[in-house]
Amino acid sequence: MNIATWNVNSLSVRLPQVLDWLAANPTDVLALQELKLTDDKFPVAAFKEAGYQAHWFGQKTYNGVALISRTEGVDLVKNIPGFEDEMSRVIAATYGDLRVIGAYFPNGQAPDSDKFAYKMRWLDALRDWVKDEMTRHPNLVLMGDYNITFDELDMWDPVGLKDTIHCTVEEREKLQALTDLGLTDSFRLFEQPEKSYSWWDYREFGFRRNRGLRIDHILITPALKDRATACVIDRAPRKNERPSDHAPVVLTLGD
DNA sequence: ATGTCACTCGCGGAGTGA
Repeated sequence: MNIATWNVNSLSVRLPQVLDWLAANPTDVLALQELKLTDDKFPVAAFKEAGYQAHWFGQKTYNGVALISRTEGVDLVKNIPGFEDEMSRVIAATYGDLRVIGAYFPNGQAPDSDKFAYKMRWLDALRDWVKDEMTRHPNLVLMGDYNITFDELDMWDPVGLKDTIHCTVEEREKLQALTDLGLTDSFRLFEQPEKSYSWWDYREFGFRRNRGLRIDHILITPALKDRATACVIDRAPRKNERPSDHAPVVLTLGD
């Protein structure tokens, strides 16, 4: 089965691309981030017509997340329980014995900003909740736009971008707190092309020059690690006429 | 190059966020 995550940077704009991509890449569960639309504007009919179910958690202008799936999910959770948040960033559901959490992590703006402090608090709350979820769900996927790189391999310019947003020690410590729960970065389980990134700035011909970051991740529990057979970043949609700045990341699981 | 894109408010284009 295929599990995927994609920050679409406005689902209204990118819906045709998402439907095209699903038609070409049959996917069991696709997590979307940055819907940038309210719940009443979610294109549920278009997904239904394409043979997909959906759960969504929208917000005006900013954020917004969804899970698109072949079968309907149960035990739906929106945002991090117990963590007060005005922003729609997390959606979780269970498909068979698979627990899926889709998340749009805070950007953080700059290391000395209020938004960075919020990012740190949010990451602490996420860790505590995911730890709890893992006690109930041995087969768990935590995927989305993390807005954090793991290391220099995930950066097009490790020297110039050292300690900048998405690449600070503080953010990486919080990311490690997630992997310390026993979660694995599925992308690095497999041999990957050099300079693999999942996001490229729209400016400065970032994609064409492959000046990107790998900030979209699929983390998995040990039971799923045993089933993982591939994880790839699909750069094809980034070559579309009006692309998202992110590319989808796809994990393949065997039985 | 402060370089692009998507959104809001509200009807032109500045302001915000990424």
